[in-house]
Amino acid sequence: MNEIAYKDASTNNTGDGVYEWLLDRILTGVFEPGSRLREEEIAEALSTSRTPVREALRRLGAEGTVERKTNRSAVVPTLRPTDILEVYDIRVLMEGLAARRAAEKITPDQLQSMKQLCEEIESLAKSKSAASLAQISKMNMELHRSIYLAADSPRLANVLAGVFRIAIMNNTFSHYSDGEMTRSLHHHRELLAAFEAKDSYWAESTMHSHLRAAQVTLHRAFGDDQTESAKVWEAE
Amino acid sequence: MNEIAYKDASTNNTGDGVYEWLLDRILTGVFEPGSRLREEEIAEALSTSRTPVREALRRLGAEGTVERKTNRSAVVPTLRPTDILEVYDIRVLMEGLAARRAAEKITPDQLQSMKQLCEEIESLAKSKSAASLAQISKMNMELHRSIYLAADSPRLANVLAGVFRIAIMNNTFSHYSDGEMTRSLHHHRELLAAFEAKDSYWAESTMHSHLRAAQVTLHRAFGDDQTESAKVWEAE
DNA sequence: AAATCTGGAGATGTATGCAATTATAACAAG
DNA sequence: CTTGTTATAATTGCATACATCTCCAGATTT
Repeated sequence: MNEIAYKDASTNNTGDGVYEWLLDRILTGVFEPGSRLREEEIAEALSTSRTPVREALRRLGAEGTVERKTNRSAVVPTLRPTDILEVYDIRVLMEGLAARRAAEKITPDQLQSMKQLCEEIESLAKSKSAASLAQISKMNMELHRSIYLAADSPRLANVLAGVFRIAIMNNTFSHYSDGEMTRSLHHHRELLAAFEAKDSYWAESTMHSHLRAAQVTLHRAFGDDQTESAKVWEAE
Repeated sequence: MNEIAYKDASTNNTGDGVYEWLLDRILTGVFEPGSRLREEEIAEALSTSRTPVREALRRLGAEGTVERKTNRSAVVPTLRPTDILEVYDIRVLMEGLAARRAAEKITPDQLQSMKQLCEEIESLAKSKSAASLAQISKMNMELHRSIYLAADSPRLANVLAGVFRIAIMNNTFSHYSDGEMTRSLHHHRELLAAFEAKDSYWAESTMHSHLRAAQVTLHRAFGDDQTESAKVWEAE
């Protein structure tokens, strides 16, 4: 009763719908790292043919969201700790650039809606339930997304879209300590201050700090801590 | 007698071959900006079916190398001067990161072959024919490519591959003044020195200088100069 | 004469059948 | 018991036919 809801995307084509469907399943962990994505199986699940499924898989492959070798099934990639470092090295620079540009181009409306997002995140952070953590993650992604929309650079958005699509990134906040969480929230506020001052260098520096801190947290969670990283290594 | 040479790629599939074929034609300007890429026409030219052509076009679309709107032909995008600035803003940071990582990871063999490339470029630069300019561009791309291979970061390579695929980038050197050319060559040498010293910060800074200079040159050539930029604007 | 509607042609989107390749499992040899 | 080999099943790659959408031209109406 749920499967045939792959058309809710704003796009018209079946192929794009399948793409969104697969992407969502990969990012939310329904398809775990190491899973084989067989074309016919997916086609059947969505009651469509293999053609649009193939399209979607190739798109995901081109982005690096799935691994594809010729004549073999696509698989959800298994991330090693160094992969996380690597992705964050890129993300730091690209979102830093986005913040720099956003500081120059942001409109009052955009700034206002960012403020609102910040407030909602902060109020959610006070109640520390697991549900609110998931909600915080979602709104945090929304905030970052609005920043690189404000940067108004389609190519930058494209690069970030590729880098963002790392399964682990969703549950980031569940690994934050209290201190790290409050620092993260302060970074958000500082970013908005930099935007308001239209100070591109300030904005870029703050974003660098913000994401470097996140990188350290994630590396601690998935790199050094063996109990957690086991899941990441397993299916190699 | 030339068309059916689309299988020379190191890959096995027709689809990948079509991808390489299209990419080469776009980068070398055979398909000019604004060109419509009709599936059936391409399929016929390569005496294959539309299926692998569609694959290739979707891959190129996902990278941003071509523009695709639903139910319409893919087109080679027309670059505006701001697009060039935008691409170079990204390239500066990403290749800077590549240089940083390369400084940490480079092997003596890699450094040696880079030195050889540098020498060949320098000797070519002494004779200023148009043919040697093309050759210099090619070897320069080879040098940059070897740097981000040395960086040993598949995701970074993937991002750069997407950003590199800008038609204009091929003829960069034809817009260089003598002074800019010699500065560029000095940058190459300085990069190698930084690599040899394994100084990641030095390498990153030098790469930043190198590409910022290139950005200014290109912006002068395609941004301010109206006679040149006309071509770029035209087909909008 | 201008605007709108309609029909047809051109091009992409989807489905399906067949070919080619790879994985798997059974079996034989060491 | 392990390793190598072969046959068969499973799965992707490719081709073609059909469906659907978009755009443009020309007719019709105001």
